[in-house]
Amino acid sequence: MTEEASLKFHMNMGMLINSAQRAMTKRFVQNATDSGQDISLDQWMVLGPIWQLESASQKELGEMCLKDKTNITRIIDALEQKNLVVRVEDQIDHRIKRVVLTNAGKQLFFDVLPIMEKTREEVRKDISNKDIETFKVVLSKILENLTDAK
Amino acid sequence: MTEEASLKFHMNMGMLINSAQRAMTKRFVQNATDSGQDISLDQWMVLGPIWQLESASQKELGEMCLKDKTNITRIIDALEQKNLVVRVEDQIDHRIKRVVLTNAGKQLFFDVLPIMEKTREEVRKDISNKDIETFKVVLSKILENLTDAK
DNA sequence: ATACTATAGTTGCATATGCAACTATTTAGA
DNA sequence: TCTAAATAGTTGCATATGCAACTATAGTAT
Repeated sequence: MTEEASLKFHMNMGMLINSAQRAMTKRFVQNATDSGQDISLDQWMVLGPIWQLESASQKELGEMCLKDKTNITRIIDALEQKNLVVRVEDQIDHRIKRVVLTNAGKQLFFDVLPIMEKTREEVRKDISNKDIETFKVVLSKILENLTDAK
Repeated sequence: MTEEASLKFHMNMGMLINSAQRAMTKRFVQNATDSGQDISLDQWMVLGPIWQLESASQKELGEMCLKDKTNITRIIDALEQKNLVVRVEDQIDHRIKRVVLTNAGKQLFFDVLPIMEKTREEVRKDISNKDIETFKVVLSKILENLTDAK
């Protein structure tokens, strides 16, 4: 494969992933804004596990969301700023802060769930379940390939 | 599908795309740094078309890279800051600025090409060409689904 | 009991991103 | 010929991200 062909081929995959993610983020925000909700996709992706785990540490949230602890700190900062969550000091281990939904947070969670569902349907329209499955397998394999040790 | 199952399912796809992209970016920077090169994956993804087109406008680069013109401006700012490119005013249409590689930029381009190749091989290790093809088809379909009109 | 190591979370600095509004220039229409 | 609309690119403000270094606390070993 020539250099140019190699360049073109590689850019397609990396660029497609990059572009697809930005497009999904944009569509979610658009659907949320249309419904009067002010939340980004990444904030939503953290809010979900907070609802699900009910009293998660930031470390647990980082693991579940596959996000760096630094970024988890900042996204929780933003959710706290919007009065959707509060940080509660763990009674036993004072290093740990547990993140809990406020009433407004719970309300927004259920308000946004159908928006997430709508966005999901728009994303995967006319794509077979089989192809989605292969897609996720490839993504998981890529993640596996790039997880150290290197 | 229950709400919880729906939440879990959707997060997997969005989260996997998000994580895979960050992992790829990280690995590329790691490989570049190991070889003494100071360039990010997104800068590389713009540098490639600049080399390829030889005298592209910023608009053309945005189209080719599927990136917003705002972001193209900033990435070119960074490349300019590193003396890898220069902006040249178009002789005919003075709104247009054409982006050209400097000698250092050309040198870096060829220095980084094998790094990109190495990263590409690491990314797709043990993934069949058939699955890669399906993967790209799904990504393109997602992009198609999310391109307006909405 | 004390010192060292590890862990949870935070902050500064840097990169990437998009919306909206802006400036400068070109194009189109009256 | 002039005015309005469109286009190319830039900038402010906001969100997301990771590395490195930091603070505070817990765990381990002597």
